[in-house]
Amino acid sequence: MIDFKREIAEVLATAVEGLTAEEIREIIEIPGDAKMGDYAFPCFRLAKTMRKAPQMIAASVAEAISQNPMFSRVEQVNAYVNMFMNRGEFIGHTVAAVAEEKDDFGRSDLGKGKLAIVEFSSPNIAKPFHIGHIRSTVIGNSIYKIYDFLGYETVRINHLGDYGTQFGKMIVAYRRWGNKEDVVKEPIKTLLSYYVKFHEEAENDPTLEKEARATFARLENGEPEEKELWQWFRDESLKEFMRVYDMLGIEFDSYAGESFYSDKMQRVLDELKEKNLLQVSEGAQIVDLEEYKLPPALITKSDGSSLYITRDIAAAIYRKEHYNFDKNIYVVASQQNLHFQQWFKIVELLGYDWAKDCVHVPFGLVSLEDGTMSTRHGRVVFLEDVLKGAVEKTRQIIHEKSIAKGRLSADEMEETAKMVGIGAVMFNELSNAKIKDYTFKWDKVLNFEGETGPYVQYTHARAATVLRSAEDTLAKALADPGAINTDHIASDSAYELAKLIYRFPQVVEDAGEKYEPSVITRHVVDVAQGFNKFYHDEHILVDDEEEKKAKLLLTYAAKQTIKNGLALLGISAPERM
RNA sequence: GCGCCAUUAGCUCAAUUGGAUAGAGUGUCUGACUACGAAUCAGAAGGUUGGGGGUUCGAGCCCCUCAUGGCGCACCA
Repeated sequence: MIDFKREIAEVLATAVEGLTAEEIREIIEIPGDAKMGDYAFPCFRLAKTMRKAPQMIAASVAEAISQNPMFSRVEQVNAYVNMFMNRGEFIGHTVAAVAEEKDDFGRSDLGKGKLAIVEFSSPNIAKPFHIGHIRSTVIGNSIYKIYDFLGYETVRINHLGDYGTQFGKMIVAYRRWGNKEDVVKEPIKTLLSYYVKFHEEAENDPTLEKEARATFARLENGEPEEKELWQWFRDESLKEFMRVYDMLGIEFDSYAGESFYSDKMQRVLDELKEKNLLQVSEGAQIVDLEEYKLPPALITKSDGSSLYITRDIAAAIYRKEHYNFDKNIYVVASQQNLHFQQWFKIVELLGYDWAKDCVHVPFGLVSLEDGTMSTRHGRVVFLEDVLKGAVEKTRQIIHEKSIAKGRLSADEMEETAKMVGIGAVMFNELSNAKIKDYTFKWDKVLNFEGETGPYVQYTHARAATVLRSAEDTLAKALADPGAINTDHIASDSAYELAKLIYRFPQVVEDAGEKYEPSVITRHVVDVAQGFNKFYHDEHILVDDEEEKKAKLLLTYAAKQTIKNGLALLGISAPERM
């Protein structure tokens, strides 16, 4: 793709004193109101160096570049130089780029030769996969896809919560009150009930806690009986998690959870000692971080056992040595902000320069209308139920609309209902800046109108239908995309759409830089809105073959951009719905 | 008590990283299916950007301060 901003900057550089083209490029902006121009150059900061009023500078710059063939019109308004592009070249170039790159439109080689690890989802074994887990899972998945698209080699890690005293408790509870069939039938719910019962009983029987710690110690020492039970719990839980991941279309490259690092922590302790970072305080070992305005980090408990900060450090060292990452991304709730700050600092103090490559990507809290989620109190919404509910609602709508109108056969319904229903939930999750807290509401998730996943998918399906009904003409247009007559797609609504499509690769880059999938979500909505407006303003399947070719190519480009955007969110784009 | 984050239209959120008259969706009201899909589109109404100071040509965005809400701050993860 041509970088039009850069081209404009180079033209401006000939008319401006004291700034390089690169600096000018940074200053050029896109006016909020398209009536003011396609690009604008504010001249305020030139006033000092050029020692003239900014309006005067703008006027002379506008005058100097007005004859350049790149522009159809150049205006000076106050201190701004407003530039209107010659639409033909811009539209033709954009549409041709999409036609050539197709599924790769927006892809870049920014991360070529680099490796990015994305750790996300990471549920706790034997606990329910609830609506709160959707955030790390869906956001992390999208960040992985974005980095992949930016050319990075990627590794997806599900850092399962599969270790700790809780498993001692679980084993004790299972031995006292459990039975095998129940666990096999409904692993999570059954195991959770044991866990809850353990806590109830432990209130009256303090020996239980002691027994649990001893049992966990046996597990840590690799006693076969405990190991076998633990492995079994883990396998059964994972089976259930996999069902949700399959529904979401999410995969991982590694399920190395906390247990995987249990034998890699001693080394961290040794290194901390070696660097004189450990201090004893109230019987526990800590790293004092006061110098860095952070509270002390607790490394080992007073009974000598380890804590998860040590596991995280061990995991990071392992990942550096095993994968040699250039970026190590953790998609973990904002509650853990301090935890990450502390251990990133400790890794730095250990002398590892790759500490700077570790990134915590935080996100806000999900609560329910009746308060914070609480598994123990039954205040929990299972993710699987939400996904199933969304699919069910989609089935109803498909009956009303698509089947009744003959768009879809009954056979196609199930697959489409999944695409749209689950897409709706994921899209909703990825719509807002991830740092925002939100309250889960069924009617919000099940709203399919306005800025929603189904709206975008609908737009995609609608464009697909148009293209399908003129396949021959489209094939000709795609065979030689440079040959279309852009005059037919130079109207305001067509041009606005082309501008949105053109911007897509930059949007992907921004999303990657900010670790913020919602940037893409919003842009995809913009493209859909732009296409719908174009669709309503103009008739695409006209008789004139040349005009039809041009309009189909723009439709194709819009559809492809929506598809690529949705793909980066982990959402599929149906041809019909 | 200390630290981090949030606060923008009735509601849910944007705002190209300091730029022009702060924009969408939703809800309310109004209009458009005999041209390619009404899960759509067009229009109306809706704002002292939590309050107060400051920085400058210019602040929703930066600084100070206060308020409200959320999260965190030593043996859970």
